[in-house]
Amino acid sequence: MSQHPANDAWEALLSAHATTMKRFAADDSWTEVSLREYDVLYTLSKCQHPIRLSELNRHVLLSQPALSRLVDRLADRGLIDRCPDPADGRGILICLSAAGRAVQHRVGRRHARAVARTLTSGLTPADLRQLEALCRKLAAAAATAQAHD
Amino acid sequence: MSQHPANDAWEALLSAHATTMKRFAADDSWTEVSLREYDVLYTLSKCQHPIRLSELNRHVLLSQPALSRLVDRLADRGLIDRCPDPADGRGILICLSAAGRAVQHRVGRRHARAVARTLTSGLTPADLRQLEALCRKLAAAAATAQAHD
DNA sequence: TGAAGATACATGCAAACGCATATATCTTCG
DNA sequence: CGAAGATATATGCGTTTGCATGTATCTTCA
Repeated sequence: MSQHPANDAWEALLSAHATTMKRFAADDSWTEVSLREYDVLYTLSKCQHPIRLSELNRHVLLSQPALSRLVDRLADRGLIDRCPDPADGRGILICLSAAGRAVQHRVGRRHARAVARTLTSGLTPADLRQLEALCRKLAAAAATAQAHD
Repeated sequence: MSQHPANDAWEALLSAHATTMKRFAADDSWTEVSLREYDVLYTLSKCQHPIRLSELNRHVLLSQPALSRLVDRLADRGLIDRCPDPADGRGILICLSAAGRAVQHRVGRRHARAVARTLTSGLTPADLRQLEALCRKLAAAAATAQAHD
């Protein structure tokens, strides 16, 4: 059933993603925040400075309106801070609040252990480094590629 | 900012997945069926025999009730056939209908080109083979790993 | 055999999503 | 400067999702 190598690779990546996500979704780390909310908190935790909603949206697999409302809810719960961008009246800047940072750390520590457990159970350190490098290449390619047709 | 190699690898995979999915979601191949519906049709297209809902659910990142209803809709639209499993009165067996197979082929051909275009734009054939192998290993590991805590 | 628990799928319901579009602000160019 | 178009975010609305749970069937074991 082999197709183009690219399609085989993509299918394998999708399968790895789905299977692994299912495992993570199944463990009981998501009482404080859902996995999708955590994704946002984690993305913000890597930013030194507040970022724009549209920039955040580039990292999260959600439509712009869905992310806008997810950010609403996180702000209502006091986990993130939102303020208008002084440099652009249309934009808003988002960053973790102290409470949000605490939640991210707490949930993140637990989740990171689950990730390490699952990935190291079948892949060697060399495998992991290769996988990381290849995925980075793919992400860069997909971010760059031009639309067609 | 380097963490455990496993966590770096997982983050890279998530990023590659999100970026690439966004690109695919943006192209105009999803008028007949949504990307998620296509995922189900594609999974079924790889099966020689009808499969159980629960088995299908292992390959799709959806809750059991959500998949149950998605299958409902696809059956209502005549794209899949559903019948009780003679070997287990609780189960149902699912397979593509002729119409569903036609749609899968039509949409799949178009989508496969987009996949090939995006993945080959930044990865060599050797990269793609390696990525496939590593993702297969990861999927196998994640499917096997034991829950903890 | 038959009662107790496990498994497979379906359904009620509130929450969250995507699409289309509204609103506000910025940019461009005559 | 000011109108026309572009960009950033928010909102209305119908659809889809997940969680909790219901119903039916299977399995186990006394």
